[in-house]
Amino acid sequence: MSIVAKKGKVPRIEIECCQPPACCDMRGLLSFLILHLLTKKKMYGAEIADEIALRKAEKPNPGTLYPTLKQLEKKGLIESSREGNAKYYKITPAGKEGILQAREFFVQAYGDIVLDSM
Amino acid sequence: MSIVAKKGKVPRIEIECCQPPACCDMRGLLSFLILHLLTKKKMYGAEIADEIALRKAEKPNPGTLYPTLKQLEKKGLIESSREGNAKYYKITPAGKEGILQAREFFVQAYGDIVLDSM
DNA sequence: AAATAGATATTGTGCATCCAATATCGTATG
DNA sequence: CATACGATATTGGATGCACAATATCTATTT
Repeated sequence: MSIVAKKGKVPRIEIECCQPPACCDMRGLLSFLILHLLTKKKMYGAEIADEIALRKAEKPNPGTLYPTLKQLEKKGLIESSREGNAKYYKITPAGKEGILQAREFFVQAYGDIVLDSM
Repeated sequence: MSIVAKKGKVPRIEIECCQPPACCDMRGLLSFLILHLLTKKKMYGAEIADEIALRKAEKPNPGTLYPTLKQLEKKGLIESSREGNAKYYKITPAGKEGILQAREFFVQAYGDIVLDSM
């Protein structure tokens, strides 16, 4: 754990998180995770990338992230609005509906793995 | 919930499980899930497919499943042995080591989603 | 021996996700 | 105005996971 203080930014505590395993590929579920994050609060792209890095130890590549956001918006699950430099993304009612079903499916498929590890 | 009785087979209770959501793609983590299943008991291919169907409502296609099993074996994470018609897969010590790390990573990335939904 | 059934396995195609590298856009600073 | 910086965005290429369709292999049944 370390404290990172960039000039003109709020100092931030960085917590080491465990790295992706060597044994098996852990890709997938990016749009699911983004939708889940946006149920908490509206966020802009780079903020979403940081949040994902906290969980998966690595930021998604811009070439991965932005097309995914565009696609979610096209489906009407999120909507965006410019605020200065940043483009904020916010979950829509359809998105909330969707993530409820997706979470249920996710728990059915993987829930026991989480419970086993605690 | 329904009871399915095939001729010459033990009657089996089929529990309806929720379908894949429309909102976002839920692919991925197949080798992770297989490795997790094999920590419980040794299984043959078709058995693994059934177990996955219980969780994800759909059997993985043979063209998905068997190459994945072959790859896991090539990496030394599982090993196989013929028993009559069936080919049983069993997790190796390296596989057990790997799945421990993978589970930890998985919980870090997605654990809160499961806990939020309960 | 032939037919059937269950299990294993391959081929070819499509898509989401991942990367590295690069470009652009908006805002603040010198 | 020029520079720098943070954020947004695209391009091109690789890989894993998904499908449909088909083939093979083993054991059982007729």
